[in-house]
Amino acid sequence: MARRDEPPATTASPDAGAPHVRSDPVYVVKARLFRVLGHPVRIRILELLSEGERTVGDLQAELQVDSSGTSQHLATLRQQGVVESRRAGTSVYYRVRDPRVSQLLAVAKQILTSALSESHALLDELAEETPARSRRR
Amino acid sequence: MARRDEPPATTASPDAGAPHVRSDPVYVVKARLFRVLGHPVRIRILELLSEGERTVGDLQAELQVDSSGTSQHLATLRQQGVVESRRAGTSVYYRVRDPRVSQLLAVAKQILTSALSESHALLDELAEETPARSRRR
DNA sequence: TCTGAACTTTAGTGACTTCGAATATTTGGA
DNA sequence: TCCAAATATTCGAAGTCACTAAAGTTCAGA
Repeated sequence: MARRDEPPATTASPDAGAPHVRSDPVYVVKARLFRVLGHPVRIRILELLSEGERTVGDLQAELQVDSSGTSQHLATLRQQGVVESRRAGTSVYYRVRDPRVSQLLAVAKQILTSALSESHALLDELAEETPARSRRR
Repeated sequence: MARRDEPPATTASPDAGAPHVRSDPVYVVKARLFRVLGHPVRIRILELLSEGERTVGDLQAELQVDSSGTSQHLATLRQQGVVESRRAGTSVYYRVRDPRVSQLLAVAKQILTSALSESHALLDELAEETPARSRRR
């Protein structure tokens, strides 16, 4: 392949808190955002953070994921600018940067919910039509 | 790794038009949806389809992607139940299954837009504070 | 200053994706 | 029936991603 060809291109701070956006076509940036959301653990992290700030340790405990894994997923979210952190003593608090991220999760849920109920309805319909026997009369 | 460990588990039709959902935790299904959206070409396909039905050939031409690639991405979207198709002669028309998908794209755009303007504002601020010389007196 | 706690980063290794090319399939018409 | 057009599917190479394990950092308190 030759995916994600990033020419020596534009400048970018190592990670100044600003999202990793630089000058790529919009659809590439959008895809990057979605891709970052495309992992179960990161979805759960965002759901938890939607309720409020949490430390890495808190997340770690709730997710049942070890320190390393938690940090790595947080780093991925951070690099894309989805979450941001603040240090307090030895612990680090994370929070969602843009509340609309929760909206994204909510819409996804709606989509999946209705898809699910549709296939459910389909199943019921099939059961109605092909009951093999035991059909009311 | 050991990603996506799917035990011989639940039944699933080869691809009965119903989204690939089976019995997985919600966050896994959600992640799957986002992951499918996590590719530039698929984002563009969805943007085009948001405007209305299109044949594979139409998409192919607008995306500048060859037949094979277009089909593969469409297949990915189809498997997840994001789009559905209808055949008319030798060509196949695709359409978005749930209009809320467009909403997903719109929210993503908003998030990215404001993130971008934030970092823009930050840059301006820096330019204000560190003009080296030429600062208005 | 030394320690421990809380995190982060790095490195190695499979698993999964994507791509391009080649090979099917399906359908309408000659 | 045979062909051509429009799509799909398959396959192998090249990449990317995520997981585990093993170091690093940073900070507070003894």
